[in-house]
Amino acid sequence: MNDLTIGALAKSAGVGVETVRYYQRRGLIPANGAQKGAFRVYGNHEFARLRFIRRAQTLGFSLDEVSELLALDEETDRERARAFARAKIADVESRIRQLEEMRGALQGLVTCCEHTEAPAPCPILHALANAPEPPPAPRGKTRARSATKAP
Amino acid sequence: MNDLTIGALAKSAGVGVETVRYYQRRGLIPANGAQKGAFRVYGNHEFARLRFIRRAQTLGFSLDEVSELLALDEETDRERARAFARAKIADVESRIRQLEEMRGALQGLVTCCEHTEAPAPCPILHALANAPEPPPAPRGKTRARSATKAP
DNA sequence: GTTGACTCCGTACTCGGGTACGGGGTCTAG
DNA sequence: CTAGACCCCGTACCCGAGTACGGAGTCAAC
Repeated sequence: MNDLTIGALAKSAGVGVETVRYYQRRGLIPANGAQKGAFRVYGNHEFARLRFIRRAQTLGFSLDEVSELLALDEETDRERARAFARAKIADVESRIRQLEEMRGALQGLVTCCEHTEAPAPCPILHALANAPEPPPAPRGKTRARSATKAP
Repeated sequence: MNDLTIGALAKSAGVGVETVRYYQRRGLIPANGAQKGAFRVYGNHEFARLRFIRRAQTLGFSLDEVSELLALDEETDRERARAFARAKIADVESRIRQLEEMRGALQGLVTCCEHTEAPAPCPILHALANAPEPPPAPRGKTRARSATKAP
């Protein structure tokens, strides 16, 4: 598992070469390292980092967060690691709740539509057209929306 | 609610002027329409569309999907509207399941970390470092990832 | 000693949903 | 009549996580 070229490293970790290079640019993988001839070589350390990054991603961490996790020390930063994980759980749960609201609303519309007889207009489209109130913050990560400019 | 300028329309719908213009560029709102002097004026029709769009967004539809929904007819396209809604429910549910997996894994790590005594290395960081296997499709919307190029 | 596969590096593009900016025109109140 | 607010239009930029491309260099095998 030593002296891999970037291509071999990428392959063994199941990512693309460009992805490895991208992680280097972001400082997630040290970009210096040993050279063999004109090409860089990679070993266990880099392979482990790559796995770390990908595992953390599947847990929902962004690459910025992964940087912070990578900077933690297994021995001395347990509290911080736990705090990170708890914060991420809260984040994930709030996204779940959002999606559950959507599902509930959609389900309601579909059920309603199934119970309505033919000569009425489609309740789904009707509900969309005659919405009650578009509540304050509809899109994305709760970013402020200025109706007109408020300096 | 008639003869609004773009700014008044945007404000009354709770969006930014640039957003309205963006929807016009995407064809979600007809860009022609009446002029009053040099400025376009908007009325109930445009206001209703704006509400439709925003309500559909909160239900999880993308703007491309909103276009399709807008093209449906309340009288004759009930089947199609229902199919759209059902597909979106399935989509939302699969995203929920993904997030629930994340939550479960994170919860497991935190619980484990809380039950481990001090002089051991942090189980969370340890688990990330010594991951079992990064399973096939980790990121985003299941996009194919080519380890090396496969033409 | 040449072919073909690979690496290095920089830059630019992708997607989605907007936001920001800038120059010029217009409308309205004082 | 002029100031200030607003509109029009085009273009460029933002985020996040990569992907794509192109030219030049290099390495290993035949």
